Amino acid sequence: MPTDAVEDYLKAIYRIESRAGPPVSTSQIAGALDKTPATVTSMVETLSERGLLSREKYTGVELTPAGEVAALEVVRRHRLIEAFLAEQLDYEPTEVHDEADALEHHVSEEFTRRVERLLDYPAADPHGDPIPPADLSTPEDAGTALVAALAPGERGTVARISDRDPDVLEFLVDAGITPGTTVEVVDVASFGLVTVRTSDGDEHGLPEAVADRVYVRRAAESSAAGDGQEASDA
Amino acid sequence: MPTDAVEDYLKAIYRIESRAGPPVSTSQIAGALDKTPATVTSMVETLSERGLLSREKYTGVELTPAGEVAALEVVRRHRLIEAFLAEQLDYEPTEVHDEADALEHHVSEEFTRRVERLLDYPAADPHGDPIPPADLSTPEDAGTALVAALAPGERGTVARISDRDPDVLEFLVDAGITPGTTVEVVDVASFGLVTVRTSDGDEHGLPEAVADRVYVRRAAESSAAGDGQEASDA
DNA sequence: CTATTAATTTAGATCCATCAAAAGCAGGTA
DNA sequence: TACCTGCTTTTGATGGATCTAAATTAATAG
Repeated sequence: MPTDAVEDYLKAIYRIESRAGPPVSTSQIAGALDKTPATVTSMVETLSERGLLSREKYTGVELTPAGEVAALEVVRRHRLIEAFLAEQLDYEPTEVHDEADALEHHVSEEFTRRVERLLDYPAADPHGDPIPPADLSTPEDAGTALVAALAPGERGTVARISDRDPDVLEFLVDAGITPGTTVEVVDVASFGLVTVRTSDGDEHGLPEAVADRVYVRRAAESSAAGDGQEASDA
Repeated sequence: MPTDAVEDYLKAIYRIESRAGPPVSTSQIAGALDKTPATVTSMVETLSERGLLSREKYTGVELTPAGEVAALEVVRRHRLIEAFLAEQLDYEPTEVHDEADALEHHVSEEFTRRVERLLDYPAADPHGDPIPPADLSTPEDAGTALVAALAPGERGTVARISDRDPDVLEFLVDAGITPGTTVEVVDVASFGLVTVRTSDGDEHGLPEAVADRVYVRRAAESSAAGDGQEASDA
């Protein structure tokens, strides 16, 4: 019933909410979907009339429970398709995103379930993002942004990589930084450059735009001098 | 670049042309796509402006070479997806059509090629319809409508079954009439009922609407009393 | 040759998603 | 307080696909 556009908006809002939290502004959505702010305003208006968003003018929107369910369905289809493309059709992780974006709106529930079974109920897509199960429970688990989670000297495991920008992805894959990799933050420069050491001892300088897309779980460690502070969210 | 609707029209016109030949009338298209005649008129107008159809008002349309290429691309994707659904995801042949109709507009050329390779370059979809190869050569081969091809007493091999109506398909599958099956026409009643005998000796009465969807190739035989007349088309 | 009929086309309208340009609001600064 | 400045919203318009109702054309039966 929802159109492709509606699903795209819900998915984008979901993403932004789970990174930056509500309220989600018109310009954030416009940026994510490459639409003009005017277009976004009119769309969020209809979405909130349909009960998928709660909206406060000039402030922003937030998914309602119904909206979140709808968004999770799209996210589930998207990630399952990505996993399918990588595992069955030998796509590179950097190539799956666009194809999944196109297909996610047109696969049936039946198809989704069959793919899920074929892949034996995978937990995550090729970027490490968790795949919501059919009942749409366990909204997420995620991991925390690299710089927020790890102080210099601390180590962690890469949980996932944001899949928005193919170039960033490729950069990281080339650097050997993929889900499951252990990384140690060596230094965070004032101008945003994050230097990390991978398990094989190589050091890589990650520009801010790249580092922001790496999500990690802290290694439960002992020796380092980090404080116990972790980013938390409701 | 072509929209979903454009592809649907081209595919429908292609189908009708390859069964009944041009010109294809407004009402034939309207019937096939479940649209009003007025809608079809305006669409074929834009399609012929784009050089995909040649059109004569009040008479009908015919695919141009460019239109036929575009139509074959859609048909290729459709049938490949059907084959994929049946072979990889264990769909029943009766279930693949609708899913393929939705997906066919949104898979990339890359995806299509990868699926084709995964299935090892299949020649036909689950209904027996030939899959055009990537170069879009060999337009078709098909087979001939049951009653046109076989006089009572003659035998032939089922080449394919039209995949438009799931109920009809199911009926035929239940009767054991699927691509590859040998059938003998026992009788054609004046009111349209066609009685056939399958290889295992069972006889089935096929209503006209069902028989029209079975396409066969005549067995090169000797004993029977049939005349040498075959349906021919350019 | 005319009148009826069936199909086709035209005319006019709607809905959805989108945009550009203009107007409005809100928060910070002097 | 009064004023910028940067978002956001409003306004008005467009293109694509569709429909209903009315007008037109082609084919056929007298």
